[in-house]
Amino acid sequence: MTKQRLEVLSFLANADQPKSAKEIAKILSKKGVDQATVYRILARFKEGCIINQIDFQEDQSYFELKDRGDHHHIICQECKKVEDFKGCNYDNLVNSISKNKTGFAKITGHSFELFGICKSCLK
Amino acid sequence: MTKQRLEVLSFLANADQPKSAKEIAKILSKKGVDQATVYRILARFKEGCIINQIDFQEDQSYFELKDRGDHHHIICQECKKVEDFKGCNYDNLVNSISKNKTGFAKITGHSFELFGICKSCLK
DNA sequence: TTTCTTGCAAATTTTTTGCAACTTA
DNA sequence: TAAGTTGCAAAAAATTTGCAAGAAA
Repeated sequence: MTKQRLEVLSFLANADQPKSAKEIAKILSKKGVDQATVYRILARFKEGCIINQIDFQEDQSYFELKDRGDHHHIICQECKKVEDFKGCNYDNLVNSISKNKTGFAKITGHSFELFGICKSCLK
Repeated sequence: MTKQRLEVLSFLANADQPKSAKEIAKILSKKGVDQATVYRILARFKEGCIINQIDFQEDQSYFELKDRGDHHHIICQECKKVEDFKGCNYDNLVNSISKNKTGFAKITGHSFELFGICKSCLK
């Protein structure tokens, strides 16, 4: 565990929403962490299942700490505001789907995001 | 409707799984379609809701025709094989979530993909 | 000390842009 | 013809790599 890794962890721990690699690199460069290092750390953390990659259909990936628990996101397509939501029991759904899939041995993960327009942007 | 757009539509219509921009550009370049044109067409089609963008947590986006109906994907994390699945009624879920979200005026779309290991890769 | 990680710089890869020429409706 | 699209080449953005120096266990 290095200083640079702790910086990435700390940044993500304090984030209230998923952060892009670019943004993490930009912020941490102020603390002397190189962008190549940030990309390498994110790749390792993802392999090690410490962080989740979140896709907002934007050609850019976002990351958040896995230990924030099972939840998903609603993102505003205008202003990109992100809200979390929980309490959906679709794990049952995943289970029933996984029982019916003959081609797959197991399901290890899933993504589930909603896209919409937030009230401020609706005007 | 131009020749180039028809090429993109035709390519996606014949695809059995979502295709990346890079792959579309690569294949269509053999027919003289420029990569810049492919990216522009994909952007327009996405705006116009003719295609869907699918994210496989890979730093690369995939696209498929919207008219293939409501379905989602299971992707094998080893060999990247993709299988479709349908018949999950989680639109109810989306509706109930959307009723409870005070910050959002409406939900316009969603993503839902499963990740797993296919039987061939399990060995 | 031994292994793994970092910074730096450069290279790749992916996506976007400007603009003149060309199509489409 | 008028509006919008394309190809080309170049630029910009995003990510990855090689390698010597440095930090961690």
